[in-house]
Formats: sequence, C-alpha cells, structure tokens
Amino acid sequence: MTGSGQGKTPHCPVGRVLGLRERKKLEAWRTIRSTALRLISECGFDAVSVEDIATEAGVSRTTFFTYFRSKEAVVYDLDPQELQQWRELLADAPGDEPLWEALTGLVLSLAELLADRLPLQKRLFQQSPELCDSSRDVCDSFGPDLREWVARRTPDGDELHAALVINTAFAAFNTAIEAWDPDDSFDHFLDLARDCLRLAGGGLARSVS
Amino acid sequence: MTGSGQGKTPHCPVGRVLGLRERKKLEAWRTIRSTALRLISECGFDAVSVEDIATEAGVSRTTFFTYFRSKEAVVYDLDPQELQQWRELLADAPGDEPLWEALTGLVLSLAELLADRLPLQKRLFQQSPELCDSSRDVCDSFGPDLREWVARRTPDGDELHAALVINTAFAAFNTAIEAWDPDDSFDHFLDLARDCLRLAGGGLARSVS
DNA sequence: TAAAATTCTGTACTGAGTTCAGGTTCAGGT
DNA sequence: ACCTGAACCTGAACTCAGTACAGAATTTTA
Repeated sequence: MTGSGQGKTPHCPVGRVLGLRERKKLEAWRTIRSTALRLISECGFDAVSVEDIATEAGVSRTTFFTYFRSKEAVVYDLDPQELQQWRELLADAPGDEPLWEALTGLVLSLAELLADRLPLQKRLFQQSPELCDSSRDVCDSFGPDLREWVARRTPDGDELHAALVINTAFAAFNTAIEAWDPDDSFDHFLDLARDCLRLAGGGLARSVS
Repeated sequence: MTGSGQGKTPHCPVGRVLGLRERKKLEAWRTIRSTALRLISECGFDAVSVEDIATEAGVSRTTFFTYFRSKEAVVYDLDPQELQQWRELLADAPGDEPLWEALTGLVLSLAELLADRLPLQKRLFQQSPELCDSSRDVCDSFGPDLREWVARRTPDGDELHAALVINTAFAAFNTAIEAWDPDDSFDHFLDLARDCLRLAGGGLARSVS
C-alpha cells in the first residue's frame, strides 16, 4: 500500500505497470465482485439487491453498473487478469491440431482458469435456477473470443460448421457443470468435462443405446 | 361468435368440448399472443412494453402475466393446442429406434410444428440479440417434456449421457436457427437442422479439419 | 336463482437498468 | 507546483418487468 520502491522505472516483470487510475479500477472491480459473491453466497442471489452490493462495497449503484452490465454478470464475468490469461491461451493455441481436439484443450484450460470460483458458482446455480438459465450463453467474457478463434480456423463458407462446433462444445461443457457436484474434487469435474467433450465430439449416435 | 348449434351435446370430433370458460381462455391467449407478435414485429421487442401489448389486446397488464410468465414467453411459448400435439408426438415416438435417431426425428417434427411462426421469430431474434440469448434454454414449453422423454429411455445411472444428448441436440437445433435466413424456404431450414443433428450425432471430431 | 369457484382488474410495491448534470480525481504539459 | 482536459464517481430521477393483493365481474353448479 505504501509506495514501495516502484519510483519511476517500470521494472514490472509481467506486462507494463498500471497507473494509479488503472490500479484503482482493478481494485474497485475486485472489491465489488468479492463483496457480491460473499453477500450472495450468504443470502442467495434473489435476496441480495444490487443496491445492497454497491452499498456494502462502498460504491454507488450507478458505479456498479459501469463495472458489470447486469446483476448476473457479477457472478459470471472473468477477472480482468484472468481474461488476459485466457486471451494468451487463445493466442498460443497450436494451429496444427485438429479443430475439435484443440477446442477441447482450450475448454479444459478455461476450466482450470476458473477453478477457484467454480464450486461457488455451481452452488449458486443450485440455489437459483434462473441464474443457471441465464448462464447458458452469457459466456460474455470468453464466448466472443472463442468464437472468433474458431472462425479464424474455419475455411471460408463453413460458418455453419464453426457455429456447430462452438455450440456443441458449450453444450458439453455446460452438461459437465450441470452434472458436477461441487463437493466433489475439481479433478472430478475435469474428468466429467473431458468425457462430455469426447462423447460429443466422437459421435453420440454411435454411443450406447 | 353467435352460438352455432353446439348446444349441449359434445359432438366435437377432436378431443372433448371446451366449456365457455376454457374457450374464452384460449381465445384470450391467442389474442394476446397475436397482438404481441404484431406490435413487436412492427416496432421491435424493446420498443413495445407489456403495457402496450395488454392495452392493445384489451386486457389488463396483470392478466398478461397470468397467461405468460415473462415478456419473452409471449414470443416463445407454444400455443396450447400445439403443445398438445407435441405431447402426442412424444407419446407416439417409437421405442425401438436408437436414441439419437429418435431424438432427431422428434426435433424435426417439432420444427414442423413451429413452421409458421419460425420465420417471424427468427426475424425478431435478428432485431434484438438479447431476446435471442434468452431463448437459449427458455424452451420452457417443450424442453421439460423432451428431457423427461429422454430420461425415460435412459438406463439408470447414465443421467450424464442423457443430459449430454439433450443439450447437444438443442445446440444443433439452435445452430440451425442461427444459421438460417428466414427469407429462405422452410425446407431449407429443415435441411440445416438435419445436417446439424447428423454432424453433432455423428462425431464432430471426425469431420473435416 | 343463489352460492361457490374462477377469472379479471386496478393499485401499489420492489428492484433492475439507464440517463444525465455536476462534482471529484487523475494525467500530462508548462 | 499549477492548470487543464479527460476519466471517473455520484445522486437523483426515470422506465419498465414482475409480484401481491383485495375486490369486482363472470362462469359454474346445485
């Protein structure tokens, strides 16, 4: 907190240094998010209003909505730094693997990125089904990036195939989340996700019954 | 409108006769629905309020919400009679076909059931993306039935597989809806849906690239 | 035709999300 | 250090979706 020898020279090993403004912004984001998750996990999603969250986080209701576009978003959105990691994952993804395999890898990496928040999120989903519903395609933070990544790897004129691949991968991932018990280990969740992706990619028509 | 010789004897060929109460209810449902679709397709989903719809349909705002659980529902929900047809389809579905094939057939039948409203709906989706998002799993009317149908055909302990199959089928169906141009023929949509279902069921990992 | 059951309506409320004018804080140049 | 413009935060006022409820109107039944 007390300016510790970071005078003028940007020695920061990872990325560039953040100005005061940006640091405060990130801090505010995290304060709001953690306050929200705490209140919501204590009282339930519906029992907590945006006003409650804002007040408790020491910020105005209006400010809440400049950070999060909806009340649900505060549960779903990726931390800005996680988002950056996710973008790096996408950028570094190998270009020679078959599409579905590469996609499987990405989705599993994403899961690991979310690891610490997933059990809580799953518990919130169990509490309020409507929250669960709205999560479907409000993969606001990573969805668009991933779509673009797939599109870039898709030969022209096969947008249908690209869309199908993405939607199916999401379906598999969501199925794993639905099936997972948050009291089980995270590795168990990864196994579930792997299974779902393998089955969905490998041909459901061919599987048992 | 003027009671036309339906005195007391229920001669109605299809199902049992409806009492005055039930007839009025169905009529009100359809008035609200068609009014809503007309207004919304004229002005856009966001530009029309529930109040507008209710007033124009000659009914109170409160009544609107006894018929439709949300503003979106008035776009999605199945007509009560269509819902009945859909249930009959489920009941009559052959039990010997492999699961994925049977499911494909059902989904395609469902599409035909929705045929006349689909172009309009697709146009509305294009107008307001948020409406589109919310449609994901707000398959409120037929979703639960279909899930139950699949569950009944699934051996015990394989709920994961059942969920995966359903979610993947929805993903394929939604992909077809997304890709479809409502100015194209409905048959073209059916072809798209068929393709998506075949690909998703047949193994995306095996397909090109 | 009277009583019982349903349905409709107006009113009032909560809470999400937006807009906006004005105040506060930060960044960069002098 | 100071000034200026830009970014940011805030409170207030607003729209609209969705819910609760009490009483009026209508349909059913007996």
